[in-house]
Amino acid sequence: MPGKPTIKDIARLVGVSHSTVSRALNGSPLISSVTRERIQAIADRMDFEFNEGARRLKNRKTGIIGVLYYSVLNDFRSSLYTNELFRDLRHSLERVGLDALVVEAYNDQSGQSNIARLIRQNKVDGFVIIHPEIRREDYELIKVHKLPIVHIHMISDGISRDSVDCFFTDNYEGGHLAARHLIDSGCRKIQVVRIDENEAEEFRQRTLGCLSALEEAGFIVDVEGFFSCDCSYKGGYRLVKENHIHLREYDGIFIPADIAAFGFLNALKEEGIRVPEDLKVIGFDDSPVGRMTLPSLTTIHQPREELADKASKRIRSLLFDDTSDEPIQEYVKPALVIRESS
Amino acid sequence: MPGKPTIKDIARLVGVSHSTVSRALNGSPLISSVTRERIQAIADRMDFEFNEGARRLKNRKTGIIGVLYYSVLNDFRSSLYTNELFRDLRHSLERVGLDALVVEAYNDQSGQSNIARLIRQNKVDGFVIIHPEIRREDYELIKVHKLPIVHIHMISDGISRDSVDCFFTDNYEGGHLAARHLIDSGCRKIQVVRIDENEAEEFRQRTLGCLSALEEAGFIVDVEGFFSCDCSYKGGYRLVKENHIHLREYDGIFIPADIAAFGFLNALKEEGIRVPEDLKVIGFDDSPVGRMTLPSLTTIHQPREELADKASKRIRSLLFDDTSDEPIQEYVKPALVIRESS
DNA sequence: GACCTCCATGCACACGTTTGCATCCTGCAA
DNA sequence: TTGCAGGATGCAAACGTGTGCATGGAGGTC
Repeated sequence: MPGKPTIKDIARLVGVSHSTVSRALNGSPLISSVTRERIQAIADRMDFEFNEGARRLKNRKTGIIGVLYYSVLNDFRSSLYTNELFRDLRHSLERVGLDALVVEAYNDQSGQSNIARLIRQNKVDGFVIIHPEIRREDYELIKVHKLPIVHIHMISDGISRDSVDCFFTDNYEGGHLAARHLIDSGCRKIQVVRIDENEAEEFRQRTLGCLSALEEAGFIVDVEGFFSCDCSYKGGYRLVKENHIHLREYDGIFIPADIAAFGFLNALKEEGIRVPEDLKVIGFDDSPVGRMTLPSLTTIHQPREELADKASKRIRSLLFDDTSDEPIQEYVKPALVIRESS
Repeated sequence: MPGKPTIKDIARLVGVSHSTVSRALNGSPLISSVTRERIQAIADRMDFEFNEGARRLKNRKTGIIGVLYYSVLNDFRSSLYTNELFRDLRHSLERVGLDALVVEAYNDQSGQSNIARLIRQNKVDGFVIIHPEIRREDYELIKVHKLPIVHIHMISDGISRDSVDCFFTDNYEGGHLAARHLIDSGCRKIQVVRIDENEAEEFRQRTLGCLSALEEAGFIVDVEGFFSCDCSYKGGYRLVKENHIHLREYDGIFIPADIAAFGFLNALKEEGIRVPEDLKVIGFDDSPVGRMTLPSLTTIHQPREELADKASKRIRSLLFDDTSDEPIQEYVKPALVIRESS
């Protein structure tokens, strides 16, 4: 009565041994369906939950997932969105009984990767990789130790997508949505900004999706004339400062990263270009700060919660179920969020 | 050899029983100091760490601390700073082997507080309270179940500070610093904004500290003439829109909450009031977005890491050490951060 | 020397779970 | 009838730690 119910309590009530309860609740095929259902019913009624401590002890697991994630906020580069993504990931992991541990994939002072240390000390059961700056040797090390890996958001060059578990935003579709929205809002001269972040595939997909929508609508696209900037607040800011005369020729612009769009908006204000009257602006990511800018930012929502959810469930499954090890790849659909800037 | 070392491994090496190792490493007074040191030396050499799973199992603890925290970002009210604080708290808790669980202190649909549920289901070992919207009955419930509580950042009305464990920023000192800085920067007509957030004590202290510095410097302070706004982006924004003529009389202003200062800065830009040339602005909190505004915001840094650290260590100690239960109150010093707005 | 005290240490069990192995039962073939 | 197969379930040990109780030894007193 005092404290949480255990499998033994359930066993007593059902009239079976606690082994049977354990197997039933873990989906073992050894248990007959009628017994399983009786057990499940009682467990539900009592709000039964496994004692994670005991489970981890017995399974020799820590319940901790290392998350490789570029968390440095100092320069406000691309970290705005990944911060949010990490938050959602953390919540999803919690929901499946796991904890997240931030991993800085860099050498510490000793010159040794702390990924090696984490593995050596059995600190983590597996990894979720958000940002791609992981060194080849660390990656191999994880593989050698047979720890599961799930990728979200980006993927390192040189790793074949088909051979790993990964969940991504459909960036192409997102770019397409963005262009469609500008067209539907009446824009006739649309500009696309190219993000020069190591030629990252995700940004390229956004631009390509955008172009396809423009072409479908019969727009003539001057690919050579594209602006470009890096994925940062200052990148967007400078873009305006260096091109503001040229910018007045356009009535709509797609900036495939919110963080750059923020700098862009602020610079426009300083130049006296009105948004959305003179120029409609749409970003990409749906960073929460987008609600706070003036005007607030129309953008493409990345399905963070969904990505986080899928990744969490997948890694849980890789850890506990001995299913076939066929890797899974999945693209998740983004969504348009209309605010004041368009 | 394979896997992490356990207390039994250490026991074998030292030539004692694992009980002795357990006691030694937990600081039990039963162990002689010479034995303790031998054990400690070996433990250090092997990078020994306790198996948290086993520990939690044995101690009937979950290792999870419920954090009451107003996490809703929708309206961007005061949540900007508390979000950062929570992040730091999470990291500190991790460092002492604990996990944080966000607790929304509101009734869920059933009308029942989920604090009651968490306690009933033994989901948490204790609470850290960041924001003060906790209902009397929930508070009593925690007390009745003898779960430890540590307060940071704010405290509910009707709870006596002396009777609880709490760690706060020295808000008075912070306000003092802010005013000193404006004076030292050459301001001669300084305005102070009062934040009307339920007359919260923390804001009042900031204002008071500011006033004392002004008076010390021989300024004549027109308390009646103070502006006031609520603790939100829009609050600061409106403040300008409704008082911009009046504002031109001043050359320095202290806005005791960054979030309001952000709205304030944006509105100033629209009104053509230059910062810092016409008006120097200083905020309070050191929210990270302050680096991103134009101009970036001079502010008072709240010692979040330190508050988080102290709170984490304290709750750990309340959980595991059976020290005397004298509650601890501590005020931590803030620091001035100079950026472009002053 | 016998007795007692006090301090340091060991023994053994418990925490809740998983799992290899043993056991039991039912049904079917010989 | 016996034997056997196979499915369902129970038994018991193990994971690493904490702790009440027993034990052993050193030192002191009479």
